[in-house]
Amino acid sequence: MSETPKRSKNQLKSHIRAQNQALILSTAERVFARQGLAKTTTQMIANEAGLPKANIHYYYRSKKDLLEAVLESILQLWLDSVSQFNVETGPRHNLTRYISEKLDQSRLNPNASKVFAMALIGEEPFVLEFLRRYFVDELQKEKQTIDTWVAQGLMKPVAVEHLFITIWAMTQTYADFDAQVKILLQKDELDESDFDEAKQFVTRMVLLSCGVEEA
Amino acid sequence: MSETPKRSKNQLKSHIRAQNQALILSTAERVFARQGLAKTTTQMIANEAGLPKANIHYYYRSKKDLLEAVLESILQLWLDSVSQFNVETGPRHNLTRYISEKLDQSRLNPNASKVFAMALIGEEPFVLEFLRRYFVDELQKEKQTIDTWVAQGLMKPVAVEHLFITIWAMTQTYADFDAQVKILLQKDELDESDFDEAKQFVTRMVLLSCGVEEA
DNA sequence: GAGAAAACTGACCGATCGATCAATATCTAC
DNA sequence: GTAGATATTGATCGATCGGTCAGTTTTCTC
Repeated sequence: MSETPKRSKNQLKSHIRAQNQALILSTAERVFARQGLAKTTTQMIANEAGLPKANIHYYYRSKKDLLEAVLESILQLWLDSVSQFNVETGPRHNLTRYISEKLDQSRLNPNASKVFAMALIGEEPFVLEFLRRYFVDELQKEKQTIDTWVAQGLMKPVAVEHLFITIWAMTQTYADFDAQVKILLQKDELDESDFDEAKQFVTRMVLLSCGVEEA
Repeated sequence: MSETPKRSKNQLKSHIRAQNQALILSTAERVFARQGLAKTTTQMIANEAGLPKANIHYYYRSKKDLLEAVLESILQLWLDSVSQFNVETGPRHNLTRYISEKLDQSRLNPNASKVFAMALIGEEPFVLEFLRRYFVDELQKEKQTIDTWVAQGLMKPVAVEHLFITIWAMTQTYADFDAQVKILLQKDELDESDFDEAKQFVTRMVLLSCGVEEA
């Protein structure tokens, strides 16, 4: 976040600030995901973080500021994950890895996915702006990579936008709508084996549609 | 709703009640979808329906009652749509029809999909109970139908639960997250041709994964 | 350890919203 | 037409919530 000037011990310029901001941010992400954006009160976040409400407002002026801070940390994480497509290792490896990684994210951090989903459905300007600013260009890079693979005969031509839209839909549905998935699979909780089945299923679907043979 | 006793003209027992409830219900669905559940105030619904707020509460005791009424009408519509699988016309026709129908629903009534999505993410007990009560059994019927097709050699065996989870995810993403889709497709509005491309893409994916040749 | 900066917090405020209610009006059955 | 049922609505209440602020405590700097 900030440069680290010469300093005794291991304290940043304002270690208290950094520490409390991090605590509030992670707590807020959890509560936002559980309660929804509008239903979440600053009091809930304060209680769960073990701080007085006024202290929350000391670090984040408004509830909207706090929400945007949470969203930014989520979106940055996701952007990093998309940008790891590597043209040299070919479509099978990259698509398999990406789907696996997205489903791991859904399993390990469903809250983040839900916060993003709710903000997107609600068309929060902050999220739309972030997508416009960063994801559109990123998708162009993946499009070029896939074009290269097609030219090399490694896969069939596909509608890249729809490919990513459907991959995101399929992988995130296991986080966003996990309540529905649990009901349909008749399970109280989804375990790693459920996500492994989902990985297999989604990966097979995607590879087939790209004309890539499975391993 | 109620039985129709012998009556002059074409009026039900309480035509005023039925009329106003219908007006409030359709207005509420629209506003809930636009504003989100918690952000929607009864005043907004009242304004948009052209009624005083107290009149809304005369027909629906609480905001929660109204939300549940809206959700029930949405879920009933969807349940009807799932239950049209017909074993006699084979997998290709049925899967193609179902995906087309789901994407038509996403295009023509994105609001309904969004209301459901938000309620599901928020794990509204009413929605979960409805899914448990009706959709689980319905899915069993589709499972049997598909088993029959597999036995007839019309398609490969698939994980039916994951098949429907992913079909729902892919088709509803074009309604729920249309804002994201618009940004990635660089369009101000999604038109029928965008949905036709989505239909083609999703249908091809699903049919390939089921081992069904395309038409 | 003194002075300044940063952090903390209880108490409070204004606005909003769901819900109620008493009144009045309208409709229906006979 | 009249009595009872049904429908309508302005006014208002109580609760909740985001946000503020003044006063205090803690931490940092020299």
